[in-house]
Amino acid sequence: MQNTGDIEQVAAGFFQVGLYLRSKQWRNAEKSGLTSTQVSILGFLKRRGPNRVMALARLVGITEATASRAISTLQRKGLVDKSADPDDGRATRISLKADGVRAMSRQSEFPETLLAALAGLDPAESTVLHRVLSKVILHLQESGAIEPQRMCCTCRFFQPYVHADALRPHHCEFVDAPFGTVSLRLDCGDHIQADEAVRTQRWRRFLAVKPLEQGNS
Amino acid sequence: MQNTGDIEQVAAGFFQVGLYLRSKQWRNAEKSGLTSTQVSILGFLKRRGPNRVMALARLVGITEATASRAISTLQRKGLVDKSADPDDGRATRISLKADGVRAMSRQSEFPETLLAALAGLDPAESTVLHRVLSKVILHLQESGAIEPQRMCCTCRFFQPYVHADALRPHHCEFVDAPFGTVSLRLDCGDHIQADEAVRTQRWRRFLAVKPLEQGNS
DNA sequence: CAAATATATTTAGCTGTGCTATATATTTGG
DNA sequence: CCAAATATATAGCACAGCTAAATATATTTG
Repeated sequence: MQNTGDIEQVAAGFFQVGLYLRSKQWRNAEKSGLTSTQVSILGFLKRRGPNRVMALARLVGITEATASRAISTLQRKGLVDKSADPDDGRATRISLKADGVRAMSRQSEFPETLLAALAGLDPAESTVLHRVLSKVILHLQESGAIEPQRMCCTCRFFQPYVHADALRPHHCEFVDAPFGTVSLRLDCGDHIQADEAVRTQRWRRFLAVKPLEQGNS
Repeated sequence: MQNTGDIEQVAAGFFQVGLYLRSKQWRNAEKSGLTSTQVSILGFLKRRGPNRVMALARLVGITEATASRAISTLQRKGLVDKSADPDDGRATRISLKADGVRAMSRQSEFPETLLAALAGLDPAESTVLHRVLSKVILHLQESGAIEPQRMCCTCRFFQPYVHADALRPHHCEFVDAPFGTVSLRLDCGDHIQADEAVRTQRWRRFLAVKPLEQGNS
């Protein structure tokens, strides 16, 4: 294994990228007049459809009070709509308005420089990076540090390493097709959470394959 | 190469980790009322020693005005000291006070949950992650998106892949010792920037070795 | 069924970030 | 020596983030 200093270096690396994401998003905000929190909320609405205030707060990792106010600001800007939740009179249903959709398509949720940097990666590196991010996010998730994401790793349709094809070793039962590690979804619209036991078993199978044993994609 | 959707997934992964890093929860849990900006400033002071307001602002990626105020807050809390810069009467020298050092050593600059997640990585994965983070950060740096960091990749003492030992292929001329990819520094105290030409040439040599060809560490 | 409790959202009050614009020193250059 | 550049600080604005408390609706319980 590696020593603590090495791990700190890696954490520092994540932190660097994090610093960038924070500042860049604020800079993007000048164009659209949106803050990073607002962009995050719009992003989740775009990917997940209408949602309650509470759900959005948990996804973004802020309190409901803060989310409530940010959403009110978005409403004032005409980007989202509030409507009564049909299932619960206490709840509010937040949905994207046309202007909100337009605001989100005008600019990527992620800064272009980061996308460019990632696009320049070697496919084999992307594969490992995907595995690593999956592992890290799953760990954060299971520690309760972040809200569960709709990732392949926890999906009932996910069958890791069932194909001989090194390019597409995994199988998605939802679309009934094989796919590669670089295509692992971290937020998939078709995700359905698997039982704990199934999750654990599949995750073990996923981890059992050493990163360097799998083929490049 | 991979398609845009896959890259977005990876970006989303970074974003998830970024959301977590930015969220105040981990700070509240293990800390004494410091904001992430304040922790970042203290972290740079700890790793780089006394610094000017302007330098800190650039490192953290905020304006000097914001840095100035954050530093004043830290001073009020008794964690840093302001003194006149001997070389420049306009400048202020910010240094850590004993309480500041204590505050930074009491807990890691990075949340433990992230460190734990990273510690659980396979050594081969760590190696690739190190390469990837180096590449991404270098890209962000050269695009002017973030301030140049003191990383091995741009250091005059760095000699990539000069040893046969798969565990320690690189050489640091400063300490005159071989070291492995997972030990690549992203912020090294002994860093001295190399000339552009030298940097480019070494970086090419570094990239020429495919990630999967290098040994585990 | 009414009362107690739990849940979803909002509001108020606070600290602090982050910005721009401006003020105040202090170099530095012509 | 004086104008331009530089380093910092301050003021004013919008907003994030928190906790605590208010409000309205659901759910549970006696």
